[in-house]
Amino acid sequence: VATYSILIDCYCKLGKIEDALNMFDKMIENGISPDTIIYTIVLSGLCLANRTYDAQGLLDKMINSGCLPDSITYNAMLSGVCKTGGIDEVFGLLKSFQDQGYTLGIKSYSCIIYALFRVGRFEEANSWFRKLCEENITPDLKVYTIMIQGFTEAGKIKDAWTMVQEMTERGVVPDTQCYNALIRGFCEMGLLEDAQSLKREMSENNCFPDTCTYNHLIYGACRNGKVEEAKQIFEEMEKAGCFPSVITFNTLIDGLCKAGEFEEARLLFYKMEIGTNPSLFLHLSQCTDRALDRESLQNLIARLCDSGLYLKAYRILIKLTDNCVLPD
RNA sequence: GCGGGGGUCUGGGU
Repeated sequence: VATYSILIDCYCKLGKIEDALNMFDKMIENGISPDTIIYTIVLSGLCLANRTYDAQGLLDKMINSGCLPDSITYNAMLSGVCKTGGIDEVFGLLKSFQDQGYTLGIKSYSCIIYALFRVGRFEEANSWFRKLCEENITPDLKVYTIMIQGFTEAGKIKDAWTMVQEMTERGVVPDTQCYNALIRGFCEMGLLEDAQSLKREMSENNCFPDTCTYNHLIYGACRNGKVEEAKQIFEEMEKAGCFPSVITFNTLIDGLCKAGEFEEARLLFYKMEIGTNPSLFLHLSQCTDRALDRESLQNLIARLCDSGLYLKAYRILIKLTDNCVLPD
């Protein structure tokens, strides 16, 4: 079962839920009976694929077959519904779980608070947060991040800051993701300066801006009519050795188009194509007489290695990655 | 000792 669990979990996380389900069926056909863990894996896979209804069906099936869900199973189900479902559904589910003996832990609270913020009920989110504290559960970095993000999205910058302060007073150290949530909020409100200074602050605290950080900043600049700034951030990002993702390109291309800079957008589009195609990149950068296709590039590398020129082969690969071109 | 649960990013006639 453990082996199947690893594989099925892998399929689920790659978004290949159908393959996961097939393998699950096959496993049962082979006479291996599923345990709580593997049920939980498939259940959370279904939730990830936005199939919470099927996930609930699986939960029922699991119980009917005499396999008892544990707190992790319940949490997985709860989180699925919290992310996509309506709030009534969340509380309905919660009630039925509690009737089955489920008690709330830090992760359950996180999910519920997340769900409340999602539908804009931040007052209630806040009171659930206080409830958590009263239960002598120590709030951790993730709940704080949810609170901070929730408040900033609701435009409640002050409340968000109160959370930041409370968090630091308690000795909880923010990570990149936590900063990102705040930066996002600032960007959405047009507080680009504050967002930038947060970015600087995070570097001082050993948290390094990642692709997502830059995406937020670029998005913020674009949405506030500062496309030039967005372009600068993009360049800075590359200099910092941070790989632009598809999202980065889309964000900036969209911003450029909306600002009427169609030519720039086109250039960026080419750059994006080059970035996903190592051979094309080499062709352009080395002015080789012929464009290598993927295969001949691979052959080239292989030949160099065969003849002991590892260093040279390695250099080519490094050159690619240095220029944000990821070899396949 | 091995497998499962909570937080951050773009666009698409709404």
